[in-house]
Amino acid sequence: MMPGNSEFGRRVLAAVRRIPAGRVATYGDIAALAGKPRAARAVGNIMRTCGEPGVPCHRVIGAGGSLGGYGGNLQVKRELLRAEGVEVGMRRVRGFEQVRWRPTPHNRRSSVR
DNA sequence: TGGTTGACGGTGG
DNA sequence: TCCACCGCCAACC
Repeated sequence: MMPGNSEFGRRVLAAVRRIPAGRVATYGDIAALAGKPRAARAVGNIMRTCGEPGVPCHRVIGAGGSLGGYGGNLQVKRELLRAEGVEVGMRRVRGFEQVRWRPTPHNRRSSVR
């Protein structure tokens, strides 16, 4: 049932958990963080079955800022994002590139490169 | 073991 | 800008 049992699955959930409020990430981004940049589709599948608290699956959207899906409750997903300060249009997130979450690198020789 | 499904992504028309 | 087709992957039957 829960795909989170797999290595890939748990990594995906972990990545999604790391997304801070007010920020969003694409399925592809999560997939990349999980180690498989081409597994965006698989990530969507995992999100679909995810039912775990602490996993802000509503912060995961499609590439280009498309809302993606939310188990038929897309409206809810939209409101949730707005509540966090994310401007969401009818079909796309406004300023997507600006609210897009950037994973924090572990070691950075300089804060700014 | 094999085929189908699906909260995707990118390209082309 | 929107829609259709193809390619990728993990879960399900």
